[in-house]
Amino acid sequence: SYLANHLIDMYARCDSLAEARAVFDSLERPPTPVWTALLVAYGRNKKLDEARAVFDAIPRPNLACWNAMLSAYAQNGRLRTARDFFDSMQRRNVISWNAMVAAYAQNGYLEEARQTFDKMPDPDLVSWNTIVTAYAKRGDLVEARKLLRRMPKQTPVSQTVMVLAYAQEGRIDEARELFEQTRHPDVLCCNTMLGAYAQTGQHLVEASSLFDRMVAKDDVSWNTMLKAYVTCGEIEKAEGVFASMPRRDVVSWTSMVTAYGQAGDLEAARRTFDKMPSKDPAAWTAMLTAYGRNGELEEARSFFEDIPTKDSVAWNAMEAAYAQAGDMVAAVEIFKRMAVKDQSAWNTLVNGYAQAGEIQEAKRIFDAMPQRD
RNA sequence: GACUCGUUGGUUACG
Repeated sequence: SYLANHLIDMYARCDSLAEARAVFDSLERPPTPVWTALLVAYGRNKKLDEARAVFDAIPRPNLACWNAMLSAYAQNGRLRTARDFFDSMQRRNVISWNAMVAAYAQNGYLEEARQTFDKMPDPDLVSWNTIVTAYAKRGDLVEARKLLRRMPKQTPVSQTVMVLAYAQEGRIDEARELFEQTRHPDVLCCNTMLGAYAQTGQHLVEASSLFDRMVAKDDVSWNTMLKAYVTCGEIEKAEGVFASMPRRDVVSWTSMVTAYGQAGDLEAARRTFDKMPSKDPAAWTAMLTAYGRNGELEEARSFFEDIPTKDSVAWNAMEAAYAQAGDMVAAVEIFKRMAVKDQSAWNTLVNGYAQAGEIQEAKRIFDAMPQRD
């Protein structure tokens, strides 16, 4: 029970839901926190129905269970259900409110997030962090700063979020300034600054110097440094980091596949892909794109068909591979087969026709788009 | 001990 929580949590992070379930099933009368941990595990792994089934099976669900279910809905894009669920709650605490604010923000409803924040009873620092994050992620730095000034006190989260916000706007100097004003930046904040340096290639020296100065490094730090070299096409440096990392996870491996693909070394990319201990849709898609960008459309297609679970990004990548090769017939065929046609899928078509010189067709698609931007 | 906020990899566009 006590360590069952940790086990379930660990397994959930490793996508080992079956093992999490096994731990759970080994308990004859699981305490409520263990039920909640399992619910969260399902929710984080996109198993919403299972999460709900767990919730319904909890003998005496407390507020934490309700909050967990609320977040599970929100994190799986079920905003409406989340809101109805929130409204149906007999009791709410600050965590429920924070979860609802985050639910709106993460699903793109900034105004509703703000309204909820403004009317919640007793916002705590997490509430403030949540609303600042919402504005920062949208790129509204002015409002983010305004809210930041009204916060009772700064937190590691708010500091990190602001560094990230400036970085995402390409304002690296200001990001650095904020970062340097931070008294004792934690690993996440350092990683964020590292990522800011990594995103362009203009700041490789600063990236590696920060990386070397970091006293605490986690997997994300290493992966971010790796990515910095990959972005700059510094294959040898990337290989050096990859070889010396304490731990290589699926993110590290995928970065290397991308690196080789960008360098035009399909053999190395494929060798790396084949050696990956575990593969997720992102890894498959990276390899698929490597084939496509190097003109191997047939290989890309048969590889695509082999992907065990194709998410929407994988579909988009196959479509884009054809579109970029000028084969709009094949691109459209993929597009038509898509279960979900997101913005990227539409953009790829419009852009593909435009690049092929078929302007009128591009415009026709553009006008048919559900939401234009 | 469980529930809410921040960092890294794959697709398009944006930059």
